[in-house]
Amino acid sequence: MRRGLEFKKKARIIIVDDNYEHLNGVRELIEIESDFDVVATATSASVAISLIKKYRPEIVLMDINMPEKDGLTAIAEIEKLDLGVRTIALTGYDDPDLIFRAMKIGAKGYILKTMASAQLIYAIDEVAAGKIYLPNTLSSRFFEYFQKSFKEELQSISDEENLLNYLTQREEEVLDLLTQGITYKGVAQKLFISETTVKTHVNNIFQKLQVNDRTQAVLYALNNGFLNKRKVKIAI
Amino acid sequence: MRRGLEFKKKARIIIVDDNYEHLNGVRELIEIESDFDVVATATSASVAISLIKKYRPEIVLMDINMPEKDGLTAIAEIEKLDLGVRTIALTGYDDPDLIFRAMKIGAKGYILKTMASAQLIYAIDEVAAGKIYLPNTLSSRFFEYFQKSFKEELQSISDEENLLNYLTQREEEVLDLLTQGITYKGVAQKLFISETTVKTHVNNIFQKLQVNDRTQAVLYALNNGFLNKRKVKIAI
DNA sequence: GAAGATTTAGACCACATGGTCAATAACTAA
DNA sequence: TTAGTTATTGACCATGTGGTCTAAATCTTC
Repeated sequence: MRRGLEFKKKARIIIVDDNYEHLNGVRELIEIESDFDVVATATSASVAISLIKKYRPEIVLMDINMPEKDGLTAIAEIEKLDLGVRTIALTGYDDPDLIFRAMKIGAKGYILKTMASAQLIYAIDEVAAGKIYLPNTLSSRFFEYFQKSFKEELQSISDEENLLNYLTQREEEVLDLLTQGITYKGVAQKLFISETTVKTHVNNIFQKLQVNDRTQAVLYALNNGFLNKRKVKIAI
Repeated sequence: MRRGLEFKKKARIIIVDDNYEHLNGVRELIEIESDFDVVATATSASVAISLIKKYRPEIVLMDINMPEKDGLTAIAEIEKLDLGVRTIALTGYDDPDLIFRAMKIGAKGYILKTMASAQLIYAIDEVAAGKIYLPNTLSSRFFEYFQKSFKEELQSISDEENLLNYLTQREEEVLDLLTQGITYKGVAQKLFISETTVKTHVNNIFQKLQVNDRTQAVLYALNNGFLNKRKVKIAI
């Protein structure tokens, strides 16, 4: 255990949990089973934030399920401070949406309260060593959720129902400029054609996309992967 | 090993790799070290796809680094077929961008060629059992990349430089309706105020966002996290 | 209670936008 | 070669949009 940390100074930890009993349980566990240094504890997110500013710990163990200011928002705030503090989310639920949001806002680890104590120590070890750690079961859940959301996104885009596919090349060029907030006059200049021509194209675009004005056209384009079309093709 | 699969039928596998030697290496490995059934192999992505349609394997081992049609595009196509085929990416590089893109398009696992053979078998086991599997080292890389991209996205948004923050509540409501492509008249009806009032609000919005028309305003709103604001506040 | 911000509203004007009809040139594809 | 699609342009008109100025009612905040 504690691989590669033998010669480093002990990682300093702050524990945040509104459940006082559980807070002390975790504290004792860490003090007995590891040689990390619990420098402070808090039972609310707002107190935690000021303690973090004061003590500048390496690690924060943050309970996610708290009243008033919830743990996720707290993690987001801590990340925003940009103090290099690494936060591990601690919760009773393995809800993939929770896991996803936690990782999204910058949590460096996510541990269930029901997991073995060794797992917690190991997670802290890893995170203290600069890694991001998710237990296999949770990372599996995360990826399922991650892929599901992307799949839905792709499906909604690459449909044959996508009216954008009916646009001609020139119309796409015009729409592209519209999605940059350019006027008739501007488009005409950029494409070296008359303003009237642009209007014709724009009207045809409206017909094909079944909308009444540029704003709706731009929104349709954006919501149906107009920009992505190129990006996805090139980037995937 | 092979936990929980004792009574299921052997998973059928197709291996795809343009390197013939490596292909056979992997094949032998699987045939010797596991009891999976390698039903076919292919040295190109296009051949692989037709084989997959024919054999309907449970698992596909796909080399990512291939000429012509590359492995990632192939995985995307396989996913689009929606045959329930589960693909594991196989490559020499642990480039986080590659890992990210592979998982994004639906790969159920990602293994390095340099990894121990036991690791490969284990990965197939897990994926065959319906899980998504990434070795810890790779999942760590994935998450770093994942968080970095989100951090950049958030930073560009949550700036104090975000002109959206200067909008009053009412102006936000109006802008919200504009981002749905609604006209003056429509907004007036929705908010139970006169059209003139809407125009006043809209003009103020333009001033504050430093734009000249609704399209630009909508684009500014969308590019600077206007929709996210609520979602993030409420949903995170 | 006074100062300030916010929300409401009208009037007036210039111009951008959207709708429709017609017509030519060019480049496919049958 | 012919029919069809695409790209181009003009004219005309109704209306939506954006700019500016003024002003009252309401709500905060000190």
